[in-house]
Amino acid sequence: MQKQQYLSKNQKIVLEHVEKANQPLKAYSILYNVQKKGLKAPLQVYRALDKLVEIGKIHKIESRNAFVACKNANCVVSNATAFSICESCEKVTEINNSKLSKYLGNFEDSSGMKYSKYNLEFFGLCKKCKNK
Amino acid sequence: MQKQQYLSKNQKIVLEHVEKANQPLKAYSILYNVQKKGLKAPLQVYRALDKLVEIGKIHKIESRNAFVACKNANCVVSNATAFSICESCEKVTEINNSKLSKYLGNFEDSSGMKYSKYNLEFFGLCKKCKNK
DNA sequence: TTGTATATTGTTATAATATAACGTTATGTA
DNA sequence: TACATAACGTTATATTATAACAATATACAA
Repeated sequence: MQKQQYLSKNQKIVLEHVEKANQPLKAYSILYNVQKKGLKAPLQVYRALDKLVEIGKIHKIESRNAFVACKNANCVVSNATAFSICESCEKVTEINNSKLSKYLGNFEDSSGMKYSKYNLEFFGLCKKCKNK
Repeated sequence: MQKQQYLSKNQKIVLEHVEKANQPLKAYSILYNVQKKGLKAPLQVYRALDKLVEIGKIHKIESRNAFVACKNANCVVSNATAFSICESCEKVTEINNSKLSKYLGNFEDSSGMKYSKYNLEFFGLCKKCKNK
């Protein structure tokens, strides 16, 4: 069987919902909102999310247990993710900085371990919240 | 009231247990193992962990929902953490690389956001697992 | 040393997040 | 067609984490 080319029904439903949001969504909030479309159980959402994360269409914000759609045109860097998170309003933005990704993509430490993947989360106050 | 100088009873118990482990521990595994010392409920463990994370004695491995003791002598960089995680044996190591921490500590992107904290998790295969 | 504020504790209940296990249906391709 | 893999649907349950409340301990200023 070929590597999957098209998204399945549930995967499409979940992805469309997450893409419409402009903030990270929790799995159970997704579930609640796609129930009208036929997804009734947590597992249906989690399975779709798992696959979408695997192929890079969606990223998980680990510190928040939440999911955002990838904003990078073609999601080529799904194994190399960086986010900025405002600790006040919880706004999350995917960082797309070629210098940073180059630096981290080539990073090696003394352990002899070669890294195939990374996830970086920056925290602080966004412009708006800083000026309050 | 002064900034806390000494750890409380529960905080000491939890920290000592986490420090003895050479791998990240789950909260409920900690709970199970400190029950003989009087901590009976999850909240007692979570509260101690929260405080210990706050003061930098313990770090949370977000992608694993697990906790490790800080290995940096004086835990000065508790708001700037980096870990390597082997996806096969789950061994986790805290990365202590001044170039990396300098680079990330000074990182600014175009959003105008200044970061006060970051957490970075690298994934790959450790030396041992790579040679299998 | 007494009052006051804050931190920590103990406890029960419950919320939120995620997966196991089972059988079925769909899809790609040899 | 037959086979393998992926996705689906469903029920139950595991795992992770917090709410809410009352009590006790600690630091320090008046």
